[in-house]
This record gives sequence, structure tokens and C-alpha cells, in this order.
Amino acid sequence: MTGVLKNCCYVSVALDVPLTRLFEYSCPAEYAPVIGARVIIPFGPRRLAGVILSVATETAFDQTKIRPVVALPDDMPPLAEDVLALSRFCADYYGHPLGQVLATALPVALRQPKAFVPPEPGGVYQAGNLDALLQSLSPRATAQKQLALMLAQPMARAELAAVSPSANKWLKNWIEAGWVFFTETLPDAIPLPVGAAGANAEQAAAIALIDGQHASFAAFLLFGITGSGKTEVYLQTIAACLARGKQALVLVPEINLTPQLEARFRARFPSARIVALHSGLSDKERVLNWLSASRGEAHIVLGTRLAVFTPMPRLGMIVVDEEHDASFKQQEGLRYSARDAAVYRAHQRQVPIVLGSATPALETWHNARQGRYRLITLQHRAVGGAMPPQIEIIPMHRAKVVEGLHQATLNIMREHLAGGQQVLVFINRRGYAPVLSCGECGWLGECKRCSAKLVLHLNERRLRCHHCGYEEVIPSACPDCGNQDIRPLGQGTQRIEAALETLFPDAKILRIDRDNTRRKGSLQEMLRQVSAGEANLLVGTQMMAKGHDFPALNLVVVLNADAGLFSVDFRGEERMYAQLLQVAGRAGRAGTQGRVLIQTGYHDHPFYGQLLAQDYAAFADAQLDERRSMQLPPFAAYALLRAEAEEGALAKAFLLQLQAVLADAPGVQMFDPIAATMQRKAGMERWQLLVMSDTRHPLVNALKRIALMLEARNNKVRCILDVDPIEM
DNA sequence: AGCACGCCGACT
DNA sequence: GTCGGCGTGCTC
Ligand SMILES: [Zn+2]
Ligand SMILES: [Zn+2]
Repeated sequence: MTGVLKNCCYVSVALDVPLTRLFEYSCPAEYAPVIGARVIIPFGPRRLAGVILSVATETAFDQTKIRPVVALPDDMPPLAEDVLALSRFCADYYGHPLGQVLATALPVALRQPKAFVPPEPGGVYQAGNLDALLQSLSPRATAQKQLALMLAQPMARAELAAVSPSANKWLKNWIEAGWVFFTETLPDAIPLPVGAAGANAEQAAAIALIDGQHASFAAFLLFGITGSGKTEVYLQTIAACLARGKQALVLVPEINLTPQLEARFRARFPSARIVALHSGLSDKERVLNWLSASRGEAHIVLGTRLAVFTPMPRLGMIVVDEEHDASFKQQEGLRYSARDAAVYRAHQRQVPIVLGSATPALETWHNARQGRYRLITLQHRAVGGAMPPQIEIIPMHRAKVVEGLHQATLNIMREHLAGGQQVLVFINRRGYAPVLSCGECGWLGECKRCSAKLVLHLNERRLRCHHCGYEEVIPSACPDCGNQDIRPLGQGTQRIEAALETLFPDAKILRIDRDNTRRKGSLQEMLRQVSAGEANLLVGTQMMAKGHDFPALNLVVVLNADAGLFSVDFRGEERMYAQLLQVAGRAGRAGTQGRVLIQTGYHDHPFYGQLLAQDYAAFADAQLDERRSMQLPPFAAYALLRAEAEEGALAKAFLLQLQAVLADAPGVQMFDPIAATMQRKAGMERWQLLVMSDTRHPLVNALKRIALMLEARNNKVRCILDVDPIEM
């Protein structure tokens, strides 16, 4: 039995609940429901916000169970077809309920089941018909008359409101009567760039190539070393995009979206409306910026991965800077890759996309080598006479070592400091030492809730687990044998800092890691100190590797580099190469050649030969050959099912059930479930099942078979699906 | 997910 | 006796 109602229709709505199906509601026709509109509906005992995905005049659903919508808040433009298509793609490809994908796409304020009330937009009031207005006023209404006379000129709201507390009410009435007009301040249609740097021949060619494709989809890999001027290429292609009256979407890694980057864009386009979109904004700022983009007012959206879903009616191009960066992959909920989503979106909208990197992800490199992406190489350093750094390997085998530092390293550091230059010691381990141990019985401080060692934090006098947050006081003796002589093993940033204080008593040492930059703004303050020369010997973790340029920094020392070399993850070397090249890029910007010392216990490992060549293209080609021969991504499609439970056997059993369902899916291979690399984390036992196929489609199809099993409630086992996992 | 309902253990 | 534990069902 289908139902038909007069002046009423049915809408199906996607909701932010972990359920794949849509829900149908009746809706009065005068609400004018449209696809993509936000809607507030009753859901059991509560109220939720959702997105309308279809509108129909009848329904196949049980008439008696259909409830009416509460409201269509009309507080955002309905989501356009390309955003809906991208959301459907993500729901399908990453195996996530569409309603939850749409919730990820919307700013928090627009996920709430109440209308968002925007502050009044900036603008001016002016009388359109002053005579009629004045005649309508009673002769004794002097305040109203004063207000009306002011409106002979365009006036901002603040000045008018000062006339009378009722000014707002009168203005509203006069606008309704048609005597007064409100004109919103709109941005320039075409904001002009100022201070564009002269592009060198390579940059000019790149700009011409990208801009030549402005009318259709094309993906470019802009491959250029640090200092080769990728940003200038972005800025000039964006200028061309804006000149056509279009909007530009720029995605950058979380850590790179700094006030400095924003300032650089604003300096180039002073009359443009540039909005930032990242998780550091308040809900209010975020929704306002999002709405500005979706109304087509913002010219440039500068955002992190979440910005890939921003509706932009006049989208003209997309840039993904540092496209290899891991922060483009969300690691919870909808585990999407914003880089892949951006390529999908560019294709959907038929606009060019530029992926920029000095060390492209092998997936991207492969696409470029296959000709799917156009490779543009910037070989030369665009910045005044800068040279690539000189990388040297310091073999640690049987060497004289002081607190993890080789004698040769110390000598070179001393020279640089004496020459008035800055030195960065890079060590990717925070804390004092990665573990505390007993020399008598071999006891190691371990976390009770994780398969991990407790890191010694001497400053705070605590042992701390970096995986679950567990903390305890440093024991005074070995808990197993009572031996008093327990010592820290290995180096962390705090220990290096302490050692350097003894070794270089005159140096101004500054440690920068997550432990002392938690407070908002503290990182910016420390970076300022470094730029101002208030510190000359820096100790830092990977947060120092990215994007900050210090002209006086000429020597980078890398300690404990080897970790990525023997990683269980096949991406270990790729990541390590990218990281080392990135940190090497910190050395030597101002005309002099930088120097990079890498201390390693495996100096004859072939990896270091490839690194010394500083030829990422050759390294990437070699890695691709290896991946091809081993049938690893990008020559295979991977999905990882991660299950965790208090009892490991339950997690494993659940994965075995999934495996059985997937077993006869065409074109799909699996290994048996295995314990996760970190088998125990925060008191949960973790197992994983790897699902593989030659191409994406059989994999995505196979995974649909288990969607319901993952959706079903399971109190004992928590299981999540990670398509294209970046960590195994 | 979140929220109601319902049925058993140890509390004022 | 009832307060609250969480297993189960349901949401158009
Ligand atoms: Zn002991
Ligand atoms: Zn732990």
C-alpha cells in the first residue's frame, strides 16, 4: 500500500547514526524540501538533524509509522550535487554510513538539531525612498526622524543603533515597508594579487601548464625539493583561478596551517576573502567560514583534510600541499584520505588539482609514472642561491659515544656554534629515555595496559606510557629484585637536552617537543625565539622537521635514525626517506650550504646510499619496483579489519567469522587474523585481518558483505574497517 | 549511537 | 522492599 498526501510529500533523510539505511518522514509541501537541505526530525524519543537525500510524492514505507519533519532550518545552502556525490563515494569506498559521512562533512554547528542563527552580516543601510519614509512618521517622533535623516547616506548598523534602543525595530519595519535597503558588504568579484615574485623558467612553465587546464579535470604532481618554490606556483595559479571569478581550495597538513601561511596568502591577495578551516577553530568560526565558502563569498579556502568537503559553488581549482603527509588520512570514524577525496572531487567538478611534494607518496608517484597524473618537476632552488644540503653518515658502530652523540658529531657541532650558526639536534623520541631498566635482573619498566615500555620523564619525575597515558612515579629500586641501580636506557629529547647543557655550557639550548608545546601558542613563541636568535642549539622531534625556516640554521644532526629501517610496516623506508629529507631541508637556506649529519648503526644499509644521492625520484622508482615484485600497494588494494576486545580470543574469533564470510568473495585474498603489532593497548587485546585484492573494486565489493556484521551491536568486540590503511 | 525497557544482585 | 547494573530492541 502506497500513500499519497495532498500538499505533502515524503523525504528520505540521512542521519548521524551508525545505520546504513535512510529514514522517511512526511513534510508539508510549503516547507519546499529539496535534496541536500538540512532537516530537523524526530527520532524515537529524541530530535536529530539530517540531510534530505530524496523527495517523493509517495512512500512505500508503512504509512502509520511515518512522522512529520520538525523543520527545515534553511540556515545553509542545500548541499550541492558534488558534495553529495563525494559523500556517497566515501560512504561506499570506506564502508561508512552515509549519514555519518555527511555529519563529518558538516561543521559541528550544523549537526545540531536546532537552526543556526548567524550574526548579522556586515553591510550598510540606506533609504531608498526618504520622502515616503519621512511622511509616514508622526511629527512628534523625533528620534525616528533623526534616524530616517541619517539614512540619506549609507550607514553601518552600529551608528544607527546609537540613536535609540528601538532603532533595530524601526529599521526592520522600514525595510519591510520598502523605504530602506540593507546592502550586504560583498567581497570583490576579482581580488587582485599584489607583490607576486618573478617566477623562474621552471615555475613559469608549471604555472602555464596548470592554468592551461583550467577548464577541465587534470591532476598534476608538482614535485620539487624544499626551496624550489612550489608555493609561488600555487599562488600564481590561484591568482589566475580567481581572475576567472572562481574559488580555490587549498589543503595543507595540520601542522603547516600556521598563522604565517595564512598571512602569506593574505599578503598576496589583500582584497580576497580567505577563510581557514581546521579543527583549531571554535564551532562558531568554523561554521561562519564554511558558510562563507558555500555561499560562494570566500575566494580561497585554506584548510586541513576536513575542508575537502566544503561546498564551493564556483570551485576553480584544488591544491593539496605536502600531499604525502599522513595527516591527510583520518585515523578514526570515517577513515578517508583527503588527498584521494580531493582528486575525486576535482574530477567530479572538472577542475584541475595540484598535488605538491618534495617526497610524493608512492601511490601518487605511481600515478604520475603511469601518466594518470601529469608530473611537473621543479629542479632548481628558486630561493636566492640556496644549495641542497650536504648529507653525511656518521657510523656509530664501535664508536666513542657521549650520551648518544658521536665525537665527530660533537666536533662539527662545536665548529658551527662557534661560527655563530644555529644547530638542530633531531631525535624522534620525547621524554628523557625510552625505558628504565635494571642492570642486575634485566627488568624493564612496562605498561600494564599496553605492550609498550614506560618512557622516563625525568623533569616530571614520572614513568609515562605514550600509548594510553598511564603514569607512575619513578621507582627507587627494581620492583623485581630490589636492586637500587636502575638506569635509563637510550636517549630522548630531555636527556639530549641535559647532555648538551653539560657539553655546550655556553650555548642557548631550546628543546621543542610535544611535552613543552601543549599550551596553545607556545610552539609559535618558541619558533619566534629561534628566528630571533634567542636560542642557537635546538633539540626537537618531528614537529621541528616540518616547514619552519630558520635562516641561521646550518647544521642538522639526526640521532637514532634507524627506527624506520626495520619497521614491520612496508612503508617504513618511504616514510623515513621523506622525514630525513624534510629535516635535512631545515639546514642551509641563506646562501650557505647546509650540513646534515645522520648517526646510524647501519651505515652500509642500502637505504643510506639512496639517501646520500638525494634523488627521491630514483628512490621512489626503486621502491615501486620492490612493491611491484611483492604485490604491495600501490600494486594491490588493501583493507585492514581491526578488532579489539578485553579477551583476545573474542577479537580473533570475530575476525575469523568475517574471514569466513569473505573467503569466497571473487578476487580477494586474506591472511589469517594476526595479533596487532602492539597487541595490547589501553587494556584491550588487538587483532587484525588483512584483506587484499589486485584492484580496488573487488575489495570494495567484498567488504559490502560484512557491512551488516560491523554495523550490528557487539558489546564484547569493537571492530573497525580501514580501507587503504597507512599504518599496519 | 542513544535512549527506553526489563529483569536480577546488594543496599538504605 | 527498591536502586541500578547492563543485555536487548528500536528508531521512519
Ligand atoms: Zn632487578
Ligand atoms: Zn599504556
